[in-house]
Amino acid sequence: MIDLLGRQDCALSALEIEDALRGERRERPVGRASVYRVLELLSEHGLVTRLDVGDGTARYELVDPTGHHHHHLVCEECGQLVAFEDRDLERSITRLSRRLGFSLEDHEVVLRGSCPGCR
Amino acid sequence: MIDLLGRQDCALSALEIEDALRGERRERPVGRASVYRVLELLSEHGLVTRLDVGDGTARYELVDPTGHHHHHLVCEECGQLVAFEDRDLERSITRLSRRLGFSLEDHEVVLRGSCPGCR
DNA sequence: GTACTTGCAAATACTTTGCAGGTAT
DNA sequence: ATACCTGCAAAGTATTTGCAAGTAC
Repeated sequence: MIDLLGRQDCALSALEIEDALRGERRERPVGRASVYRVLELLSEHGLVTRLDVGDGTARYELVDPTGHHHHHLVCEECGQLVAFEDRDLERSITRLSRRLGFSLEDHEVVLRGSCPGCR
Repeated sequence: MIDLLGRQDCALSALEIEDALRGERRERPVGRASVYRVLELLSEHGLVTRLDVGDGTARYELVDPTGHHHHHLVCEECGQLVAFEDRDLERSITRLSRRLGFSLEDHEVVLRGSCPGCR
C-alpha cells in the first residue's frame, strides 16, 4: 500500500485504495477493513496524512520524508484537487501557534474556489 | 435555526442542531432532512459555513456579518474546539491565492495539537 | 386548485467491529 | 501452542432522497 501511495501525485480515498489494491492482487483480494486498519496505523506513525476536503470521504497520502509538506486547493467547478506548498503560510501558522500557546501536532489548510483553467 | 446558531459560540453538527431544535419545539418535531436542507440553503447563500474537523461529521456556524472570520484549533487531548482569528494568516492566504492564480471563494484552516490547558 | 415546504422512513455512503480462519514464531 | 493479521459480513454513523401530507397563495 505504501508503494501504491508513493506512486500517486494526489491523495486517494480508502475505497480508491481498496480498488487499486484489488486490481493488483486478484488471488486473495484485500479487504476493506484491512485498508482502513493499515491506514490508521500508518497515520498514527506519521507516515500517512489524512486529508478531509469536505465531501464526506477521507483521503490519504504519503508524508514527504524530506519534511516538506503541502496543502490543497479544491476547484469548485471541475472538482480538481491541486497540491501547493507555501513557506509564507507555514511561517504564519508556526508564529500563530506560538502566539496561542498551542503545541501543534498537525495542521490542514483547504482552499476552495476556481482554478486558473476554469475561470 | 439561525437564532440557534447565533446563540452558539462554536460550530454545531447537524445532529446537534436537530436535537436542539427538537428541544425547543416539542409539538411538531423538526425532521432531520429539513435540518440538512436548510443548512445547505444557508450555506449556498453564504450565511453559514461548513466546517470539517476530521471526525467524519460536518459542523456548521453562522458567518460573522462584520466580515471577520476565524478558524479552528482542535485539542487532541480533550477534544475541545477553539476558534481563533489571525490577520497574518489571512494575509498569507490572500497573497498565496494571488500567486497561484486561483480565485478564492472560501478557505478553511484546522490546527491539531494540545491546548495550553492540556500541556 | 397549484406550488412549495415539511417530517418520516428508507436508501445510500463511508467507516468500524466481530469473528472465524490463516500465518508466523 | 500463542499471538498476530486477514477478509468477509454485519453493524454503526452521517447524510440524502422519495413520498405523502400539510401549508401558502
